[in-house]
Amino acid sequence: MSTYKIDDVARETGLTKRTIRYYEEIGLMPAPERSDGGTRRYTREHIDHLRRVIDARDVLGFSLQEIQEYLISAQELTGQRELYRQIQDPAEQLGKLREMDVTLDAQLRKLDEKIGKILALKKDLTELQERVRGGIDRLEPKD
Amino acid sequence: MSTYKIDDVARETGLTKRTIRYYEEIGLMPAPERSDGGTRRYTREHIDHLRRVIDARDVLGFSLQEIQEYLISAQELTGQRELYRQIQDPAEQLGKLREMDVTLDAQLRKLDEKIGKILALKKDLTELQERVRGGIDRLEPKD
DNA sequence: TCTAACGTTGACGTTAACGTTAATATGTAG
DNA sequence: CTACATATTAACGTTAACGTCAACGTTAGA
Repeated sequence: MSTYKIDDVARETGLTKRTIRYYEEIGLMPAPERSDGGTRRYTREHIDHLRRVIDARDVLGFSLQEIQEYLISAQELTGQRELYRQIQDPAEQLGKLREMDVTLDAQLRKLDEKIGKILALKKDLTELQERVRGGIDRLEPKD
Repeated sequence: MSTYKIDDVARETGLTKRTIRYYEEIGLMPAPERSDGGTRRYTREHIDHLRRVIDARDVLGFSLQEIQEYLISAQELTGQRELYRQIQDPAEQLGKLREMDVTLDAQLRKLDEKIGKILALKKDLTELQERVRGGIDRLEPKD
């Protein structure tokens, strides 16, 4: 399994090395394995993970804390399915899943709200553009 | 023309008084008229203006500096409109309108890009939720 | 007219999200 | 094995976006 040094990750993600370590520090990224000397060895999954974080940060304008809530629910099912399987008590499993369901509902509602407001803004701009284009049509030399 | 005190504006917008003064300080809002004693007297336009700022901040996740740029281009548009009316030469009018059309195109593309990425994220979350709900179904006591 | 409620301007405090620097250890090309 | 680029932690610095407090002036109602 090939690994990446922090500088490789920085180049691929566009983040600085400081930011990458910071995201690990605040729990936004799983801590990678270390070499004998203590050097971080990242995998491709770390890079994919960071890509999602960057998207949520830039596109949605989420705070890192909000991103954390989103990632926690994503991790608990996909990445750490093993940990989930170690929960023996089915009742506990069920509780965990229901908790995730509620969290996801909230996140999805947030997204819908955002989309709705952006669409409203888009409608305003589109209407203005239509008026502008009407003006252009009226002024353009017709043949 | 009826005016509003800062506390009224705060209540209507949900911003704090400190934030309102701060937005004026950094040029995010036109400075309102003052009473003889120096008390700020806001108009409805100030409130409408703040609403847009809040939307851009919360919905689009823009930094205050980005909002400033956005507002400037919005102002340019209205400025272009006023300018447009004063133009006598139809050829010049046509040029102005085409300029506005280009500006609007750029803004609309930005919004589309955001919507696209939000929809991608929404798809991810929805799929995750489906898997979670599948797990719940499997664990739930069946009768 | 008096006074309580509200407004004003500094000015310093706070938190998130990193940047920067220093002192030191590690990885690697020759 | 040496040298040099790159890594590590620790700690203090910085910027945006406000919060909070003090000291003081203004407004509005009884």
